[in-house]
Amino acid sequence: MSRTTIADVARVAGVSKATVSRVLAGQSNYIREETRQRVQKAVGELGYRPSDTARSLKSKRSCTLGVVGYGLEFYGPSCTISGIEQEASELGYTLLLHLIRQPETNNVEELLERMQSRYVDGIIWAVPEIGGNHAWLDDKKRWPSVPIIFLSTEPRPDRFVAAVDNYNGGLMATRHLIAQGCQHIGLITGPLDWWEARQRKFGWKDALESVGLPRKEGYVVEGNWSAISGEHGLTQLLSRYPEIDGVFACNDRMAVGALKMARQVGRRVPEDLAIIGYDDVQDAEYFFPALSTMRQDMVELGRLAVRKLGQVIEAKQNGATCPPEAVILQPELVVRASSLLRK
Amino acid sequence: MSRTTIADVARVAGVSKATVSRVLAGQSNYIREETRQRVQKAVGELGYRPSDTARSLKSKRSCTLGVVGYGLEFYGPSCTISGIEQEASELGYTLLLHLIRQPETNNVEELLERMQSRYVDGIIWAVPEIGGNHAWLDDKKRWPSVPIIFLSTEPRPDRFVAAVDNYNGGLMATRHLIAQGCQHIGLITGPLDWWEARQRKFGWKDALESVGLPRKEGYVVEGNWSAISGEHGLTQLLSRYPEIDGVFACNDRMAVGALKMARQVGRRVPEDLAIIGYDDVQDAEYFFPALSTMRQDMVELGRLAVRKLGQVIEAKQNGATCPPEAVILQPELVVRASSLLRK
DNA sequence: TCGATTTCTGAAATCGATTACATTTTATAA
DNA sequence: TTATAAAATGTAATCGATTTCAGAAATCGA
Repeated sequence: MSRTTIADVARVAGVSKATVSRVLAGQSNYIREETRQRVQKAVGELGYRPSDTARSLKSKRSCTLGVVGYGLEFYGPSCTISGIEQEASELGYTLLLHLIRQPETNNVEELLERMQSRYVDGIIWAVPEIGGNHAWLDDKKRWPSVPIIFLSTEPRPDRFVAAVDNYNGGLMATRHLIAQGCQHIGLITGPLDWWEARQRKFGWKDALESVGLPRKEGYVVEGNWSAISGEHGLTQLLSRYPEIDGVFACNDRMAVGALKMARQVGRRVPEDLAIIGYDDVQDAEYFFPALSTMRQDMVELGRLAVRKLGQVIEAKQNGATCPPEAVILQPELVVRASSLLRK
Repeated sequence: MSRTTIADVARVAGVSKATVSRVLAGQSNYIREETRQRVQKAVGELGYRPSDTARSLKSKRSCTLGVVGYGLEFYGPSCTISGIEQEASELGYTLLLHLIRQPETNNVEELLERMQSRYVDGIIWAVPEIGGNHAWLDDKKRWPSVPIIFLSTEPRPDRFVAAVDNYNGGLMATRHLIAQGCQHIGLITGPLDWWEARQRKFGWKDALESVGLPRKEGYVVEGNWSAISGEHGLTQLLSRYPEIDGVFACNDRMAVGALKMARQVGRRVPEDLAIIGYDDVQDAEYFFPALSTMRQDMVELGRLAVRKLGQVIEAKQNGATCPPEAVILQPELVVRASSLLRK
């Protein structure tokens, strides 16, 4: 039993396919009220629903957004995808989802082609910028003709980007520790081939410099975002510089690792050692002590990206152009016990 | 500049569209080697890629799976989607993703129709079974003609289902507490209109009954999966029955809330009170004390579902039928400090 | 060398919509 | 009552592939 088609409806309503199509298109496209009703009735009786596929083929639009994502097992990316879906849904788009396992994708072309061969109206590239994995962005020849927006990547003049201000996040986190009276503030960064990690590190650096606090070489340890790397990171920091009294861990997982290690080596948090993370993962306040952190609204980031992309798509359909733009979201300091005020 | 089409390739190669199509279809479809090469060459030069949309229209296949999901902000569902995508990708499918905000969706038809109008080859319904939100399953008239598999729902004779054995999970968690010497074991359940929550509760109940431990009415508190509800849950349990020395919280978030509350009211965990959660969320071992829990491999669940669905699709294409089946995955006990052995 | 196969290729129909263009019907003005 | 413009509908081409059917070319056995 195959789907009912527009031809079936036309037959039942006693009109041509064109008329059915016009009725369904809405708009006051020169349709007599009486005819409209006959068609509607037939549509209802047959439970007709147009084939989106056929429609896409003809119109070269699909009301679909292609999403290329990474790291869905983690909190941030999940929220981003969720936000993307929410906004897309509200705007009438469906998502074509592709997740990549290796952030250093080299089959970019293949991916873009696949989505375009499905006539997606736009693409959201939600893969963190790591090493040179976004280099293709600078090769104009490789730009797809479909609108595309990049998430969590370094803003580029000619591209649409939506990102959180990681630099400012690092700045704020570190300033908070400073305000709490920390004198020797260590840093556990994410992998430094991540753009976001570097930004947070810059923030930390500038915060220290601006108030003239010490910043020795060994104050920085590079983690890999995992909790265990946070543990190791803290161990290293403390072994090199026992005077360290504050640590900015560049994500909550590493912060939590540091928390555990601090407990293990008998440093009281926050009395001896203030710790702040980054992300504000779910239930961050239930770690012990409750984790201070930088909240970034990844759901909103996803929504923003889709909203922007929607504008670009619409503009394009009207033959207009949107000027490329970077939408930047500010993170927010969340103070909890792990960094709270010593005198 | 529009895409290059099969007609372009045909022209350049000096053959008919049919021939191009045959070459691209692979198989040894009666193509002379010389012709094949001419076509391949043209394909290469033009950078031709067939339109998946046109292809779907004609063939009524799309190499796409529709996914209806829920709760992507949470760990379990995220992993499930990730697993689905992994396996789908390996099997050559792309995903059409739709997330629902209200698990009591009433626009089931609309959703199914939308996916079918895109000729998805199969559908994965990954929405938890809550209240009567799966009642439509029992109405044969509403079954879509496309293969569909349900995740985390109660197995039904005529449907494909993939789920974790929550009953056994509850049983194992509780037995573990018993083995640790707990005599009065309370339960913080998830919302009892969730099928999964009820299953875990049954497991708890049967575990207690099978060894003749007490199971008073007030040993059960209903939470809502959130950490704060775990806090409240524990408060209630202890106020009613101070003798409680073990608690099975039906997810990690509530367990973590209980952990915090226990600390707050001065009950030592695990010495005075053993606590076990459910899910094994990321970094569960970094709570304090490290959280014992039931691990369920949601990634694998997603993969399993896709694998099964793939079989069903293939069978259908060959005119065969797969017998409906429930794929059940076993959870695994993960013992950490929060429930460890007192003598 | 010729007819019978087998291999190879092309023409045209098809999938299910949209839309440009043509045509008919209705309304309006002269 | 016409001529004419506007409204309503239909015809047929189109989107970009696949596939049936039929015809052409190559192969083969006698």
